Amino acid sequence: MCDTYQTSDIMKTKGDSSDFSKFLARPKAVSLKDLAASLKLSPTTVSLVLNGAPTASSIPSETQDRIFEAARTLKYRPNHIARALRAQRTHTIGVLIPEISEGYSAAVLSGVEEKLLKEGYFYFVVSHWHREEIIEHHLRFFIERCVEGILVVDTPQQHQTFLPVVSISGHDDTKGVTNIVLNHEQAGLLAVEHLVNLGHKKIAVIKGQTFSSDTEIRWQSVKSAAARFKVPIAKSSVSQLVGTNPTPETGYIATRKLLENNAEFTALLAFNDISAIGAIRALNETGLKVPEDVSVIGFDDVYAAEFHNPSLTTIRQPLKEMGCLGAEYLLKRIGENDGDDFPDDVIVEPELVIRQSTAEVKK
Amino acid sequence: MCDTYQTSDIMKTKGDSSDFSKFLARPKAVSLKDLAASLKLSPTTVSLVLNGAPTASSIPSETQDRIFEAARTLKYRPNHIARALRAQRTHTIGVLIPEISEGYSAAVLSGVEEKLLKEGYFYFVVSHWHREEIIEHHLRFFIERCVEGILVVDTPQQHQTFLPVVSISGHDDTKGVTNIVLNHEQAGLLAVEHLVNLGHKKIAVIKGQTFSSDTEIRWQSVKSAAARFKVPIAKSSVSQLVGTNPTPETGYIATRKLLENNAEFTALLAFNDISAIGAIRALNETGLKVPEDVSVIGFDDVYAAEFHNPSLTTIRQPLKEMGCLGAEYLLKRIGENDGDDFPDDVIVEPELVIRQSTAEVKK
DNA sequence: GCGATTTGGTAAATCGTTTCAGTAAATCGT
DNA sequence: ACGATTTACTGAAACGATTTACCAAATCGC
Repeated sequence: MCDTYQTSDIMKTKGDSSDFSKFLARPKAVSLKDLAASLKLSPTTVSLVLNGAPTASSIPSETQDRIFEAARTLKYRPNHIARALRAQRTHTIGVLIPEISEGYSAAVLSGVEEKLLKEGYFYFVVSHWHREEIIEHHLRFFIERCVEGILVVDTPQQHQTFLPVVSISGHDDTKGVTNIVLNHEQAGLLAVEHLVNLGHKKIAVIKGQTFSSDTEIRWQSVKSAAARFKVPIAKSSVSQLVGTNPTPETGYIATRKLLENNAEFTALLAFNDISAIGAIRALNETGLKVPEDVSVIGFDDVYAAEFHNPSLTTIRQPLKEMGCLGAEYLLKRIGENDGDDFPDDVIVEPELVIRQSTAEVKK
Repeated sequence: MCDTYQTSDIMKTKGDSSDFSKFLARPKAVSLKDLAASLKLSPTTVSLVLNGAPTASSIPSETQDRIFEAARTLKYRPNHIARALRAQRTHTIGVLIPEISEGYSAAVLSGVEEKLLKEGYFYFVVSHWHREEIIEHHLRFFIERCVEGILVVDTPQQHQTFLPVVSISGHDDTKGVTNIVLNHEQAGLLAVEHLVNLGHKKIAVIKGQTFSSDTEIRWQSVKSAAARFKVPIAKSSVSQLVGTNPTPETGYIATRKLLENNAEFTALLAFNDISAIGAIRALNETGLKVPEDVSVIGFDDVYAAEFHNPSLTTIRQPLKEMGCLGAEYLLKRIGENDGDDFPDDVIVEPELVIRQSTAEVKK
């Protein structure tokens, strides 16, 4: 893909690029040693003062001021690499996600970013497209780069590492891993209850891809909620997303399968908003209107949900907050190196957001 | 936002957490020195062999095998931090984007990621929400972290650094910065021509936010294309996105303003797909159907465009490829430290994607 | 006035790698 | 058989910070 673009390069080389410019190339940053030399002090003193070390209390404030002043005018910035090597702390974490190109990951990431930057951490993101060997590869690179912890999003995590790991929407019981998870039982209940309240008795379901870590638990919760409300879900009314395509197309295909099998349903519970959008497309194409003929309910409440036409009724996951929480718990783990008294699970609550894609069943 | 989630923590502490566990905490990784010691060789030799240095040719293959074997069984992984410090190469770049939570950035990022990982680079992403002081702050951190280059996306870039910079959708003439840009003239032409071909003569336009770097050039190209096709755009038919909200809401608001001003138009050219979606919502709410009453054309061709209802006719930007290209040119610049014979502009071509949101004008 | 403490610093080790400059033994050319 | 190479390595100096251990001079307590 990267190699197939069509472009027209316009090679205007700079007019003013005299040979002089090469002398300016890559000016070296000023180091602690430089700074110390310019002050006629030792690097030790300067370091102590700049870092506000307790020892620095014996340095007269006059000298301290000189040091700060010089640091400012020379634009001294401590080299993070050197510092990390010495202190064995990189202030960096690794984030492993399925792919970047979707509302779900983006929302989680924005939460992660907010929290991490606030705490002075940076992060590497890599996506694995649900391929096991890529996950392994990336994890090795994370370790090589000395990340202090790993955050995995919607990713099976059976790899034991010595690093703190927090998993968002993961359901593996790997010990030592904190899971940030939705209260799925409640989510299933909210969804099914809403449809039942609207009079629906024949509910179809689109399950997630087999590789998605929420698939199984969400399906179970929907099944048990349906049983509880006495609207059992017919086997023929269950479809499943297939493939890694992050667009609504997978939902479109799954819904077409339902229709081709003549599944009878008045409501459709999709695995997520993206697939719900694809489902609506498929329904419309066969002449079924949403919500008049079929109610569709999504999951996640990504940005697209609110402004879709019709706007999606959905079970909201607080994705950004889950990202925040993930980052928060990871940093906690990193902070305390002794304890393993960390929660295995941190549970966040879903919320039913009623919009236009669901309506009362037709009599 | 990060502080306002409602959660219920379940603190199941591990049953098997004996005091023993603290002895396992954070096992140290095996270093080159460890590896060398276990082989009874010097670190020098081991390093030379593992890195395939030319000097290593004098080391007998038997020894080399021993080294590789030991490295494998001890799971030796070179410490990237130490290596970076010594070699003064971090194989890391910094990416500066407005925000992560949108189709545009995500698509660009996925291209960037693909290219960079392929070349053994990692990257830091940070978002600046169009705030100048945040940009400055992040740039300083990038320098501290010794990134080898900076990629800015849809971000004004007037800051001189000694680092290689490539700008995606940037239009500042900062010298030394390579811009990856769309052929906007062509884009404007494609959009207006399409509408004109459908018989539209009254075209409304939603301009981008003032801070978005494509806003001005896109508006100019549309205006000149409209002039060329003799369908001048009335001043009252021009609206503008306001605020940093990355959802369709800004487009919704901009369109409502048009409607409230009683602007007369049969076609609407939105700044991007996201705002086009908001525009459709606003039009529908006042009883105008898309495309029967008003044709709407978007820009970008983000994932959401194809599956929206109606699906969006749009001017496609090859976003992922732009990300790839940006990464590619940045790596080129990083690779050659002497040259400034790099292009100022790399131009990619837009493409008209006709879907359902545009139609022939009603007679 | 003399030992103890405080003041104002510095030298050197360290983090884990790479790499320049050797070096001692074996081999080669003639 | 003797200098020149080649073979098989190693020592030590970087990279740019932090940190421990020290030191000399000044001041304090009594």
